Amino acid sequence: MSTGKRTGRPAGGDGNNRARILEAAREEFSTKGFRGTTMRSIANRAGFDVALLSHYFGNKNGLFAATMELPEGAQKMLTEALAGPTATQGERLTRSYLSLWEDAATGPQMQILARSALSNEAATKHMRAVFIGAIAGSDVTDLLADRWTGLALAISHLLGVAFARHLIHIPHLAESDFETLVARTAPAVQLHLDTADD
Amino acid sequence: MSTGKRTGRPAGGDGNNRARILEAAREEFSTKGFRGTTMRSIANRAGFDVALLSHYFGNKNGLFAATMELPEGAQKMLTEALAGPTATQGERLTRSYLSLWEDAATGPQMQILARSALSNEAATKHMRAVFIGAIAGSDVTDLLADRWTGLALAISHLLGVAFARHLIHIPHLAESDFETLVARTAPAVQLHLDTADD
DNA sequence: GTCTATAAATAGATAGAC
DNA sequence: GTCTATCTATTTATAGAC
Repeated sequence: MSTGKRTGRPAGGDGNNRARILEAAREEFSTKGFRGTTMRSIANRAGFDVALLSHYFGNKNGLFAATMELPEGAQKMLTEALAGPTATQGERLTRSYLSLWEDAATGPQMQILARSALSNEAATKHMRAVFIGAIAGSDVTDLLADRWTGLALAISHLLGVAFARHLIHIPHLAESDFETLVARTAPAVQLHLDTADD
Repeated sequence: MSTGKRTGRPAGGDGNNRARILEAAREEFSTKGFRGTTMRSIANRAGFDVALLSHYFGNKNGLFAATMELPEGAQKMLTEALAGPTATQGERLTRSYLSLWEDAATGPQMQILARSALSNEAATKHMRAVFIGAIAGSDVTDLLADRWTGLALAISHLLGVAFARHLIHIPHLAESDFETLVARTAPAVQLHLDTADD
């Protein structure tokens, strides 16, 4: 026996157990924050033993860092939104930013970032980077030379809307459909992007 | 002995030890969130023993609830800001809301609310209440009959700006002085308040 | 690769002395 | 009113069996 071909699910790591743990971790972190989630609750949700998490990610911090990583292109998406015609910058930035929160693939990470940025020093730094750094380091720098404050205000607005919709669940924002949300938010964002510093 | 008049600081609670504990608790909660702060760290900061906190506030939740309470008139201030002439509603709302964060007396509570609203169910409810309820229940209801979405967006914006300035410390917003911040933010807020639903 | 067992630290809460 | 001492529960992390 045991020389025959193996059947069913591979015994050992079939390669995506790691991914399953990550997914479970994201769900926990995104709803309860860093301190609020325990290794056990993650392991439980993923259907593995606690010890396995340490085995894969070293410790809680390592696992947390892994969950915070945004998919390739998420940041790029924001910078590209700014690259087009200035008249519709606001609408494009609004749409791309808010869709990061809407999308099932990136939404949890945004929530993790948001929730833990407020109770975890490392996450705060990371958020600041995603927030501004992604754009500051790009080739739209010229385009925004005298509009940094406006850009900061624009993104602050989008952050606030995302918080209100996805985290605090403010009545009129939580239920509205995505397109009307974009339509209502974009003009204010555009206004900020149109305003030069001092 | 011991019949003479007592001197120096009264042995027992001189009445404001409770207040000192509350203040220490606010500082801890406002920087580390609910789960992130320990009874011990609060006691330490206040210069008392841990056991005293339970003695005064029952348990951690009781202490937390006590720290969340906003001073009288804080909510009233927001509703009053909306009551005046519509043309300058945006500026008044912006100024009063952001000053809640700026003020040394109310700032910590706002930070507590914000930080813990994202990792504590009770705090989320409380924040939703402060956020909307305070206004919804007031006598400006008529004034805003068809502008609830706009109001929600306006406050979301202010929330985002406050987060960016006080919590995440985004460059151009964290350092700017209060008046310019108000001047730059208010137009977008006004825009939202001017927009009727559908 | 996965789990059992357990170490070691830290938390919230209480009883009781002064 | 305040502190000492301690209980109990929970958590992260690791060592090692299978």
